[in-house]
Amino acid sequence: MLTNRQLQILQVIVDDFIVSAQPVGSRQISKKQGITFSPATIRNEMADLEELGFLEKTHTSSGRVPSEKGYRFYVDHLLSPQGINSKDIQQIQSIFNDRLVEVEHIIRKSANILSELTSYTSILLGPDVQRHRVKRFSIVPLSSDTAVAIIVTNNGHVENRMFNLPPDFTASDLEKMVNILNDRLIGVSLEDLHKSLEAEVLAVLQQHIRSADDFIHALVTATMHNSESKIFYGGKTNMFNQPEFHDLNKVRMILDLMETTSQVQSLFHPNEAGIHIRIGSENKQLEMENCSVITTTYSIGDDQQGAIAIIGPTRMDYKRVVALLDVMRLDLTQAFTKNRSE
Amino acid sequence: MLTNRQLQILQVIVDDFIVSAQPVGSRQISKKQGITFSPATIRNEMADLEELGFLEKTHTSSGRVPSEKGYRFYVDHLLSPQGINSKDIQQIQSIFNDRLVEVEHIIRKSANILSELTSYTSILLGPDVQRHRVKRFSIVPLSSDTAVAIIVTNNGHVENRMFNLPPDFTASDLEKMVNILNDRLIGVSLEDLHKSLEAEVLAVLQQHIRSADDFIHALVTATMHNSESKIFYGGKTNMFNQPEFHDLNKVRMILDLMETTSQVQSLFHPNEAGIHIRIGSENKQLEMENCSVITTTYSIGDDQQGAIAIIGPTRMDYKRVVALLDVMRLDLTQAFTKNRSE
DNA sequence: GTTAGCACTCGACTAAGAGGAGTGCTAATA
DNA sequence: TATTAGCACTCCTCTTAGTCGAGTGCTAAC
Repeated sequence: MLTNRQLQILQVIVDDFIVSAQPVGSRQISKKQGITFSPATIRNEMADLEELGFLEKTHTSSGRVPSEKGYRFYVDHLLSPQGINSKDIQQIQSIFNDRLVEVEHIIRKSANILSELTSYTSILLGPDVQRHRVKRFSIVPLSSDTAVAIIVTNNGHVENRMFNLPPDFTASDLEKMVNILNDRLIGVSLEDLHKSLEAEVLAVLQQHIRSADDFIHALVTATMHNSESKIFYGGKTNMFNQPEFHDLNKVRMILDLMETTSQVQSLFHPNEAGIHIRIGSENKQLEMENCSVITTTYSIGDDQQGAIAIIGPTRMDYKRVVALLDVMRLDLTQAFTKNRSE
Repeated sequence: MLTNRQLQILQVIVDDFIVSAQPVGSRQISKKQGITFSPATIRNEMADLEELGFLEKTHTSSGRVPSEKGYRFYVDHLLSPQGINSKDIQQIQSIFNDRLVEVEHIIRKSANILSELTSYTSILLGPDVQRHRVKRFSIVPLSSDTAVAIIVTNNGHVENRMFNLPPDFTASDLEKMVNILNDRLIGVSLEDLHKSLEAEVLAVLQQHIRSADDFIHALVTATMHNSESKIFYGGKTNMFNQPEFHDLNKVRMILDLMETTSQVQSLFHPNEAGIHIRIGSENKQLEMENCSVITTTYSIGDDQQGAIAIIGPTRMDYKRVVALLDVMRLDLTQAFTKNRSE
């Protein structure tokens, strides 16, 4: 158990290091407001805190730097909730000024503003398309052997995919087919779509249409992929500002990671509510060793979720980012639920 | 006019500098195959070439480096067409192995392979959607006051956009409307779409449907934007490999530039056939001072074009990139015209 | 016209030394 | 007993000086 004084010193060190990016020394700490004890005392306490694993030295005679464990403790116990600036709030509100109808635009703008306000990199996941429900199914033939299948979902999202038509497929076949698909599939969520296709629709189609097998097969493969939620980035190069990323290799690894959808997805917690913080190696990715990721989710309508992540150095301004994400999450949720009930 | 010997020396210097990234000295040149004269002679020639503006020194006693004018001369007069490796050809062919139907997938894969083969950054512009023609127009209502307009083009591209419905809009209005739109707009190119909407369709709609004005207005704004051709990137971080980009700021500027659609568009020559090379400051952008951009176009079907750009340092392997782009351009063109006539 | 020779330049690297911020330990103090 | 002043020590950072080597320009010889 840490003493009050130790808590106070740890807090000062983390707070100071977050803004200065320099190891913090005992003399420096002693000059801070609220510190009533001498550098020597502080040195003793720091030695203890280091032994306990909360602090580290960069070399024998350097000041102290928070360890991952130190950040973790700071985040868990020393993070007083902070109000945010009215100017910041105004800027966030500006996202919703434009009466944008489309979810995509709002999210894109949010990503940019978040990265501006934090000066870190933001990643926003759009609604989980998998959970949208089919509103309308249509097929538009392009030539004798290709067609586009189009699915419109209840939220106005449109999926489309080209596929090959079986050779002896007539226009009336197509019409029958579309009718059957619309009869059976409306209301089915995209994630259940190919299950439903195979389970319910296949049999019916086989009765009515020649070469339904081929067709369904083409359709199933077409609907199976390509339904990840879209990813929006803000301030991709913001990390160049941080002194810890003056190393080209680190930056490169992180930028490469952000190009890989699966890696980006794994930054997010699977749909848990609230704000989550992962510090340094708590991220499974090697590339993120020196990064912290703060994530949260927002709601779109009743049953859908999007997610937000902020990526910065472990020396991140946790207090501010948490506060901003909290506002952002609520505002987005509000905007999207209002939007739908209108 | 340059003497033969000067040409030969210039060529050797550029060729050498392209692979070594180090200033080239007279002794080094004298050891090259085909060089029969002494370092002293070479020094004299180099002094002349420098005076003529083809070479530069990094400091008083350094070897020589090609100037922009030097590269330009090299590209215009010394660039012997080069065949490419069968392994490279194989890799390019692999793009078309998968029987991919969708243009987008082929282009995405092409971007990746080009960046791999060149170790520079590639940018591919998809077909100019503006020139697609309307194949089918449909409107799917989502709620009492919102709907999605969907346009399928002759090439299987799907544009969609949400918009607000006027308050007193009935289902039969909608049906009439869709019929009229399909009657009048099929075959119209997307770039002419809002013109046609206003010129031909508006009057007809006003006769048949209440509040057509509002509706058309919503539709026009919906179709006007969002029809830029898609941009695909390959090897965004490849430039980190180049020694000239060990400067964080340069890299950052270029990466930022690549996030800005308008800036990226302006890298391309407006639809001129052939392969174009812009060296250093020949690019209008300040950010591209140290870069060269090689662009070309490929055809999709009969009347549509996509474009390819490779971005690298001015010290780019022009010979190789030009050869690769030439193959790529032809292969893509072939794949896309075959695809359509099938 | 070409080339060997030579003095000179300048970047890259290494070594040495000064300065400064910070530590740990010891002993004195409240 | 907890705190603090004092002090020797460590190690980073910055500067200076010196060496090395690749390269140049110029001059004179071939």
